[in-house]
Amino acid sequence: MEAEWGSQTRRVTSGAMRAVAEYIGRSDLQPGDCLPPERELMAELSVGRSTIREVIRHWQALGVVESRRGSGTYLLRRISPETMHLPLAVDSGRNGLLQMLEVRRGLEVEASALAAVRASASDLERIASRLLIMEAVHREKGCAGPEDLAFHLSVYDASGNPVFNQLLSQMRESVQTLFGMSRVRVDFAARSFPFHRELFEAIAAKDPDAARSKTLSILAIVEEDIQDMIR
Amino acid sequence: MEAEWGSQTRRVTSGAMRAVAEYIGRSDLQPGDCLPPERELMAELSVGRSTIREVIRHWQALGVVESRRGSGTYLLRRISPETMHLPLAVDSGRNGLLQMLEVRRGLEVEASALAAVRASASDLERIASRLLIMEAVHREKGCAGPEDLAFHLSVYDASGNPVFNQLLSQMRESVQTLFGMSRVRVDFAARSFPFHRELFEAIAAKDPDAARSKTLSILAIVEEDIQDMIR
DNA sequence: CTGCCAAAATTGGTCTGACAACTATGAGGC
DNA sequence: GCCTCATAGTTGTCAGACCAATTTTGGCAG
Repeated sequence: MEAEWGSQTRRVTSGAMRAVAEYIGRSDLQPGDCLPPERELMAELSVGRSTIREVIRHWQALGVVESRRGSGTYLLRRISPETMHLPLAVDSGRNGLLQMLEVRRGLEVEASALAAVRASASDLERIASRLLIMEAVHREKGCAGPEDLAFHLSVYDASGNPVFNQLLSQMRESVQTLFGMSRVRVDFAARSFPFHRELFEAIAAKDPDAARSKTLSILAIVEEDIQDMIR
Repeated sequence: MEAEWGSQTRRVTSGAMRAVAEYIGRSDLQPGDCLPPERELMAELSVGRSTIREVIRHWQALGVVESRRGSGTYLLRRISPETMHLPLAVDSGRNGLLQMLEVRRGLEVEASALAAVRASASDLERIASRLLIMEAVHREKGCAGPEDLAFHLSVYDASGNPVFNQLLSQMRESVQTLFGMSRVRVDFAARSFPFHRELFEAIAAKDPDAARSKTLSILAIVEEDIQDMIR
């Protein structure tokens, strides 16, 4: 009998969530665009404002929208009614950081392997160009944080699975905002630098096993340096 | 100037979120227990009920609590104020399922490798016992769904990183509820059966590379069968 | 016409009160 | 002891009001 949860419970909010998701999916809203104001949605869906607000809160918690007081509610990521959401809770602090690193390693290794299998010619071209930029900046300044990130992002994209990019980007963001690593050593992970070319070559050679192991090499150095940094 | 978001914006709700998280962290609430009613929290924190409700909606969206009309709001997972949340959006449908599988592969492989490095004697014992159960049931009935799950869960736990268990469990749940795979073939992934013992032996031998490759073997079969199933 | 500034309109944030829908509890009848 | 049912407690929803931040508008000075 417990399967009857849909009888009456939460039909308005649930319906409103669906309606808003459908609206987003049907409209031409792009990330960064503004949703209709709460009062308008309220009138259009014939529900109370608090219901609309709770729906927005829900999407907000899921990182789909962002509200700016006095301005409006803005779309951060496109969703459809069939989007599935997996909230992930990780402890903060040293343990949380180390746990995140291990999860990240699993994802990054798999993304590299998939990239090796699936990278198209244009993917390879993009990765190569970012590798060159990264190497140039590294030779010039001794480090290349943003360029390194750009390189890895292009690898994630080459995996053909957008979930990797989404997850890894969010993990990077969360780590950065939560642990405030603004002042990293200038030579952070510098030793991993030569492996990036090897990773690229493994991907270009369509060798997933080599891509896995090269990624592991890079991450081993990154993790060592992080361990040093947090002592 | 736009970066001044913390000036006054969202201080009540944000403070209430923090307060509720602190309350949960400080109290002895266990998953399944009931939170104080909204009116009580409202009075205790000196905020309006709508604010409390929006806070609860937030935690609800993140899968931390569940509300039952007429009954109360129940804790699903323990959190502390320092918990970090990573919402993840995955498309439904074929593509989403395949994308999830790839992410799962990355996580599962890494969890196995970590288990090989870190499994304690008691971890090994637990994995072994579940392996034996699984093998027994498999011989008897030809399949062993729940026992297989139990085996893998014990491997995740042996990784020493609870995030793997959390993520993989949630992914399994989501897949099951969203794609409704109630009627799987009775011999689903039966071919992966012999590899489980090999995976256990790799972990017992503390050989992370072997654990990686055995896990890949298991998942390759699972993925083949899923591909067959969704055609 | 251009540029600056104050007022007005817009929009999200919060509070309050009320009622509906549902659940859990316990008293009373059998 | 068991069942029924009234009652209190809890979440869900709506309505209206006001506050706070932002954006837009319109007027005024140059």
